[in-house]
Amino acid sequence: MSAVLDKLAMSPPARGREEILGRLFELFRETGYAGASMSDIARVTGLKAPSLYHHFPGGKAEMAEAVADSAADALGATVLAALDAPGERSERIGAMLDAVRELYENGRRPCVSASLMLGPTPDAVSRATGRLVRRWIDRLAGALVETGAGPEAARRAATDAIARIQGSLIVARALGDPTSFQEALDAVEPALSGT
Amino acid sequence: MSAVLDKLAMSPPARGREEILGRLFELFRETGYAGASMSDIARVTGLKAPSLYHHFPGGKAEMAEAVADSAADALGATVLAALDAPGERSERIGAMLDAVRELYENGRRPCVSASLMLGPTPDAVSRATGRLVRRWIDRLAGALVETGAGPEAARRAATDAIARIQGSLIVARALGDPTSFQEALDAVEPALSGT
DNA sequence: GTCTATAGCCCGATAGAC
DNA sequence: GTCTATCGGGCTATAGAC
Repeated sequence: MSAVLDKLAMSPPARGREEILGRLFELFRETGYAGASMSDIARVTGLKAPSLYHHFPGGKAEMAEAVADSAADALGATVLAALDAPGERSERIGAMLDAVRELYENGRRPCVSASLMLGPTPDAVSRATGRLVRRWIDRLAGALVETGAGPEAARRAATDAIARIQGSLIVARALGDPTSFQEALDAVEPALSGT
Repeated sequence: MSAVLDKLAMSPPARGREEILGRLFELFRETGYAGASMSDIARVTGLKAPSLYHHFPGGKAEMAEAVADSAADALGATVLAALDAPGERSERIGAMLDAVRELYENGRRPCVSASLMLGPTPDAVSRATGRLVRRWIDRLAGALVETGAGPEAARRAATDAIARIQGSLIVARALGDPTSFQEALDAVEPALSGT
């Protein structure tokens, strides 16, 4: 298992739903839904199965759903919030991309939504992931329109930027080298600024 | 399970390693490694577990490894072969992108390498996937250099194009709409032509 | 080269004590 | 809110007949 997860497994048990959720976030991020077993979950949280069912009566599916929702919250609080700051387009885009760099730790960590999307996943998780992506595209396109872009060009540019970010994370993981992520963000910045 | 896999499950049993491999390719593409159980594998191939162990003594791990290798073969025979055709850069890029469209069925089907990469996967599978991506980048960058690009710019452009393709597949899947894939290919074409 | 039958394990999940 | 103990079942894998 990954270094991040090993570290969690060594830590004292998680206290309270929020801390459990944070650890589940890291687990599903690395393994996806099918790849996370209940014993993995017990390992990273430091809790036994019955305690986990106390917090998430719906079991693994409810945990994944909660993680998908928390991913949407995290995106909103960081990446989307950066788009709302007042200022020029270039500042808002720059702030969003800084938040993206932090979210994915400069390309060294996968996207939890992408991990949860692959393979057989509970319907609620797929729907939450779709909503998250749609919201990101809409808010980014909205910021471009507010700063002078046409609606259709803005939608395309926003979708392309998010695809580049997600794709570069995959390439970075395949190559075992985060450079492609960093280069992708450097390429996305001027592309969004000049739409 | 997906329509593609249901259809395979209804078909007569697979005959010979090659046909089995083709069906495993489609299964792992949809479910990833951890998401595919032996009973899923038995279902789509029409064979019982002992027959599958006859062809793949190493079990599920060996099957996934064989699929990862066959993905590299398929990429070479279609996408990379298109890059080798004689002609102008624009023709070779266009031919590659047509092969990509076909490989991913215009954005309606996931990339088997990306599916196999996520989550806990046998080491040999991760390594095969890394080799495939590296080879794609190198061959695409090579074609750009042959037609006049500088080596470093070519490497960046090739990496970015592949990231856009992969990312747009993810976005397409999240949105349940292949449009983002089609638009990504339309954007990649001029980006590669003018490097 | 396919099958039936089965091994042994770990899966997700629960009862009930504290 | 955590645990020990345990359930039924599906998991990967194999023995051995045909």
